[in-house]
Amino acid sequence: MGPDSATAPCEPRGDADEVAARLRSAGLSPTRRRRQVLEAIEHRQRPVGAHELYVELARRGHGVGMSTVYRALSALAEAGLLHAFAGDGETRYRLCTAGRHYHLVCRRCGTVREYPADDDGAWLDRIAAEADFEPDPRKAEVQGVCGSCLRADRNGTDG
Amino acid sequence: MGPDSATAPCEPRGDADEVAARLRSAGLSPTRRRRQVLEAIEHRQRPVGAHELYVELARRGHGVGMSTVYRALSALAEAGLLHAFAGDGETRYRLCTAGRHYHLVCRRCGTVREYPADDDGAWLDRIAAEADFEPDPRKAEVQGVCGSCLRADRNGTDG
DNA sequence: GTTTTTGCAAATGATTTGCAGAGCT
DNA sequence: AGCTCTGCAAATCATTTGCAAAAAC
Repeated sequence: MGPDSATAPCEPRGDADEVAARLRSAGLSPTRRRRQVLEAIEHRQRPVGAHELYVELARRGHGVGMSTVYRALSALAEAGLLHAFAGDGETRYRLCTAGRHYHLVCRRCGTVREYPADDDGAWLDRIAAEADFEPDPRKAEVQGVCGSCLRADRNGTDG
Repeated sequence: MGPDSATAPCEPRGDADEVAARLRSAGLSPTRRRRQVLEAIEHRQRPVGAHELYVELARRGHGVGMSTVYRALSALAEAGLLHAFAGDGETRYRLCTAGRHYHLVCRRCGTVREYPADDDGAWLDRIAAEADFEPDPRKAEVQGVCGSCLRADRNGTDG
């Protein structure tokens, strides 16, 4: 099918099995493309768009079609393995871990950090109580500027 | 220009002046189209997309072009009068008031409520301190289910 | 009268879809 | 064999842009 399919029927080296297992427990069949997408995305700090990921996969020698990239990203996001960030015209995706957390998005460098939802006196629970609203911890985004960018700004301004 | 332009050079009745003033203080010239857009959007509970707004304006007898709607929405959002919600393929806009607040988005009915950012023990400030991150209160979104929808669900399930 | 805004139509860009072939069970 | 996944090309949908007429200051 793709240029890399000649390598082996499937490449079971490294933590490929772990990735496959993760797909399975999310309720998805661990197809080669989905594994490649998840492997390509999982160590990134900032959300990746479909086209950028397509290029990255090509660079890795995986000849994945554009529509397959879109389909894989949607499937992974719907299964809860990725979080989708809309804005700037395209949707970008980032790994989303299991625990209760929300997302700190740096508008300067684009990095997204997961912040544990309970390290702050259960803020989300207070919303539930005080605002008559049941928040979904993993669907909360806070935009701002991360510490590194703040300090970079200051240095740029001062000196 | 439009079918309504024959009515009067400008329609200074009601709180049209107030809307114009709001545009001015946001740094925008209060053109007829911008006023019409702001008037059409400001009492809505849930964010409105460009096309929906276009239809609404047509219904009100304002023959506004599609690109003007887009331009007006972008201008108002950039000026801070509206908040833009991306997702589901299109960008939707909602009035955004002056105070420190974040947005509670009901995934069931789509309603967005502004929640004062200080009613919760300055949660955002704690993030700033604990997470090395400078949050922008007005760019924070929490998704979840609002009280009305929760109760509607329960009623639907029980009886 | 000059500058800004608007409308239209065409262009762009992201994403989806139809469909036939490939891959896995 | 049967069902899902994939790739390609075409279709779709939201949004942007070029440009000339219209409106505002």
